[in-house]
Amino acid sequence: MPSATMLPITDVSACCTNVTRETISAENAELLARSLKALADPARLRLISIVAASEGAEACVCDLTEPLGLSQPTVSHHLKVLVDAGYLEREKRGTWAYYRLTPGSLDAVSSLLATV
Amino acid sequence: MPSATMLPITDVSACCTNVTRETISAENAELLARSLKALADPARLRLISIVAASEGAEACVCDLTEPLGLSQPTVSHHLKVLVDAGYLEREKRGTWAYYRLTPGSLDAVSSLLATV
DNA sequence: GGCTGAGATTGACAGCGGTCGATGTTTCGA
DNA sequence: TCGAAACATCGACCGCTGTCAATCTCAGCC
Repeated sequence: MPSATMLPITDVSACCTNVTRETISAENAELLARSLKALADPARLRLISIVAASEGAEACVCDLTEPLGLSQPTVSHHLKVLVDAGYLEREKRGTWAYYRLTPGSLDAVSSLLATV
Repeated sequence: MPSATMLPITDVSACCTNVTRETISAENAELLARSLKALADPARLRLISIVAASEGAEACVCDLTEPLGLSQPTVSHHLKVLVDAGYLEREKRGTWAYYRLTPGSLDAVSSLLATV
C-alpha cells in the first residue's frame, strides 16, 4: 500500500527538482532517498531488468524465481517493494500475477540525478 | 578505501550497460546496487545538493554539519561513503577538507537508469 | 614545545532490511 | 466439492547501517 511515506517515484519527480540544480529540502531528500532505496538492491535491479527484457515486457513470479536463485516469498517481497515505489505495475490474470515496468518511472528518477 | 567491492560509479558505468536495454548480470547488478545505496540516504543526497550549490562548488565539513543537523562524525562518515562511491572528491587544504562533486558521476548513474 | 581547532577514526548501540520456512488466500480444473 | 497450483503474508533470524560520544591525528600558531 503506497502511503505518504512511500510516494511513487513519478509523484516524487513531480514535486522534486533536480538534486544539483538547487538545494534539496529535507523532506524531498527523504522522498528521493526512499525511491532510490527501492532500486538499490541487486535482486530488484535484476527483476526490473528481466521484466523489461521479457516477452511482451511483462513477467509472472514463476518466471522470475528461478533466474534470481531466490525463494518465491523473497521474490514476492522484492516485487512488492518495486510496486510500492512505483517502478512496477501488477496485473492479476487468473492464478498468475504479471508485472510490467511503469512507463517513465526510471526516467523520472534518472532525470532527478542528471546534472545536464 | 575504494576496493573491488566498491568501484567508483564512473567505473561501474564503464562496465555496465543500461538496466532496461539488456538483462543485467548478477555481478553488474551488485555493483550498480552498491552505487545506488551510496545515494539512497537523505543525508547524503542533501550533502551532494549543498556541495553542488556552494560557492565555488565546494564545501568543507564545517559548512555541512550545521545545515544537516547531524554530528560531525556522522557527516564525516557520510562524506566518506560518497567519496568511496566516486560521487565526491576530497582535497585537504591546511586544516580544512574541501569536498567537490566528481564531474560526470551523477550523470553516469543517471544514464544507467534512463530508458531513452 | 604546547595549545587549539578541523576533521577522521573507533566502539557501541539500535533499528532497518533481506532472507526463508510455514501458512494463508485465491483461482482453476477434475 | 475437493485438490492443486500461483502468489501473498507472517514470523523469525541475522547482518548491515546510521548515529553519537569519545578519542585520535594533524596542521597552524603562540
